[in-house]
Parts: sequence; C-alpha cells; structure tokens
Amino acid sequence: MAIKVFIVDDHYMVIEGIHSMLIHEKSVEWMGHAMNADSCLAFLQNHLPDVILMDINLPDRSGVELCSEVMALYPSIRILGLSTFNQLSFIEKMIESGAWGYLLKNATRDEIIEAITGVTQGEKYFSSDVSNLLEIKTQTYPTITRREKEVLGLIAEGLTNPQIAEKIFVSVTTVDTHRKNLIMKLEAKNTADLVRLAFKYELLK
Amino acid sequence: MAIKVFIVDDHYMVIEGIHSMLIHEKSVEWMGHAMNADSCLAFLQNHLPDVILMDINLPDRSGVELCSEVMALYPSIRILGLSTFNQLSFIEKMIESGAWGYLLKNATRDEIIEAITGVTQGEKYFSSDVSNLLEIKTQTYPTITRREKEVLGLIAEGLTNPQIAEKIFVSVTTVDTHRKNLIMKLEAKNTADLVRLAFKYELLK
DNA sequence: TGTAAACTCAGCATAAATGCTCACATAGAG
DNA sequence: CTCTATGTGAGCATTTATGCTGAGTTTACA
Repeated sequence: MAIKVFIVDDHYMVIEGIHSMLIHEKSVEWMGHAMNADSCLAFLQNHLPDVILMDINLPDRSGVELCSEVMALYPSIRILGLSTFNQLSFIEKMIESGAWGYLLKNATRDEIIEAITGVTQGEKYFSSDVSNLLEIKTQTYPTITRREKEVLGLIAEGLTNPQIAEKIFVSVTTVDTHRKNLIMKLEAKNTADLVRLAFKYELLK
Repeated sequence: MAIKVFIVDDHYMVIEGIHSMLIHEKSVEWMGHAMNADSCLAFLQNHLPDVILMDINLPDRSGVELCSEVMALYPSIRILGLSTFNQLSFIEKMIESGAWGYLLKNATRDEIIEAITGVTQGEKYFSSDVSNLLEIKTQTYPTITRREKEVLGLIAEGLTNPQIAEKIFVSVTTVDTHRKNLIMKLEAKNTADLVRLAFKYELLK
C-alpha cells in the first residue's frame, strides 16, 4: 500500500521540486500541499496522511509549533522536518516536538524516499550532514538560566551593569555576577565576545 | 525564439521545482543545471544561456562572487538572484555584482516567467516583497568601511583595543577611533550593543 | 527533607571603554 | 584641482568591565 505523503512549505519551488521527484514513485501517494500551518490543520480534519514533510519556517507559525499541534491531534503521523542548511538549530526543537527525522532541502530523490519509507517503519531518519552537526550541537550547547538569559538580553541592548541593576531591581554586583557567569559559561573573552557567541548559540535573535 | 535558461543551485528540490514549473513553457528552453560555481563556469565554456537563475549560497563560492565572474566573462547573460526570505542582505551585493533581478524561492510560476522574460528585454525584476524590503534596507543600512569592518570583526571576537592594535599594526588610539566611529554609525550605546546591531544589519555572521 | 542549582550580594585592584575635542596625510570622486 | 571620505594619531577625565575570592538565601526536585 502506497505511503500517503503531504507537504507543508511556503515555497512553491520546494513543493514542486519534491512533487516532481515523487510523482513517478509508485510507493508514494501524493496527497497535496499546504503553504501555511492553518491550511495544513484544516486539511488534516478530513485527511490522514502517513507522513508530513514540514518546513520549519512557515508564514503563520513556526514549524516547531505546528509539529507539536499535529502530534497532539494525530499521533500516528510521522513528521519529517525540512530546511536548508543554515537553520540547523531548529532540528533539536523539532525532534523534541515529535518529529521523526530531518531532511535537508538539497536531499536527493533517493534520500527523500529512504526517509519517507524509513519513518513509516518506525525508524528515525536524519540527513548525514545533519547527524554530524547534531553531535557538535549537543556537545557544545551551553545552558543558561532564566535570569541569565534576561540579563544577557539587556547586555546585548547596550545597558550597563548599573542600568540593568536599576531595571531588574537587584544590586549592581548581582548583575555583574550574572555577566561573569555568562562569560564563563559561553567561554567568552569579554562582553563583545559574549554577544557574538549568544547569537551563535541562538540565545539571542 | 525560446529563452535559454540555466540554473545554479545546490538544492535538488529547487532545481526540480523550477524545472517542473517551466517544462511546459514553450517560451523557455531548459538548458540544465549546475550545483556549484565551478561546474557552472565549466558549463558556460561551451554554452551560452540567456538567463541564469543563481542561488546566493553555493558550496564552493558565494553567489555574489560567481555573479561577478560570470558578468566579467559573459556580459550578455542576465542573472537573476535566487534566495529564501531571510537572506535579503545579499540582494544589494548581488545587484552591485551585475544581477538583473531577484526572485524569492516562494515565487509562483507566473512570477518566474515574468522575471525571465522581463530581464531578457532589459527590464530589472524584483519580487514585490523584495522591493519593499530594499527600501527599508537602503534607509537604515549603515555603511562601514573596509577597515571598520575588519576592526568590527576583531571586536566581536573579543579582542580589546590593545590586542587589535597589535594585530593590525596600528596604534591603540586608531583602533579606538574606529570603534567609536562604528558605535556612532550604527547608533549603538556601547560595544555590546554594537555587536548586536552588527548581527542585525548582517555585518557579522 | 536534604541537596544542588539558582539567585543574591560584597570588596578591591587593574584593565578597558567611553566621551570629548582635535589634527594630519592620502586617495578617490567630482 | 579641490573637496570628501578614509585612515591614521593624541590627551584626558570618567565610567565601566574584568578578575579574584567569598558567602548568604531561596527554589526546585529527587
């Protein structure tokens, strides 16, 4: 029985691309596409695909949110995340939200088919490039606390320790401690480096 | 006579997508694709397309560089930049390098055909979303000099004024002047804010 | 309920950044 | 050939950050 595949992506080119790669594949039944989260959920009210290929950047919601919602409503669906290279930070979040795998948009026809058939048989699938980078991520990703994140945001906005202290109603030394802990945790050389690394680790956007 | 179109993109899905959208178009002759800059240049040694659709992110070179090279060798070719939404900062550079227009990857079939036929008739083409953002960009985008950019990079790496001075063989006060000019140009409150804004304006990556 | 993590606060010496004003040489654009 | 932008350089007062050590309180969770 053919695997029913649906795609959610706001790029026509990607939809058309995957469609044209799968159209002659007998083991796959193309159910159609949605270009945003809402129309995806609307479609699912009347249809049940086996696999959804889901972009992580949608106009009305993030792929991570949509992924959670779909998994909550239709836990049998296997979701495959879909993105270009430079958005790898979302992979972890996507998987935490219930995705069964991840495809890069430069995947070949064979990789796509392998991913689709794999996840329907209960196997997780990751593009080889992705699995390498996932390891790097989990090794180096620093953990900061709520308060530290708050202070980090204010530092990046250009507030000084005294200004931050006044804003969040603590003493200057406390703010300074947070700053120092942030610099230590991210292994930054100083505040400028801290801000750069915060972007790198996507603690800031 | 059909317009000869070639595409350079490292994403199969995009290549397939555009191909499938243009395959039934009689006014377009599909010449094929390359997945990196080198094979694109190799192809051009024996073929002369009218239009090249060119991704801005290629594995071996940036689209901007490839754009310059192609324009230098084959000035008759019309190049259309190709990217997703979040890479708009490259548009200006691409145009400075000789591109005749810009397409977002969520463009429709009609938009693609309009762009291709437009540029062959000497018209510049920009996706409507892009032209809006170009205005915003040109209003707010700060201009920094080569030297300032160099210093900015070193600041973001966590080097202090004395360290930067030693590295680029100028006095500490000079480095300090550059730092102050950067803070002034980007309207930053201090160095931390400068680094944040540098990311915002995509002067850093 | 015990314990670790998170959050809070302090002092002190040194290094660095900020804010101000000013100056001079050179290369490029008009 | 002049004007502007760029890159270079300086002094000086003040604020801020960094590096070090130490410690009390609250919160979450095992």
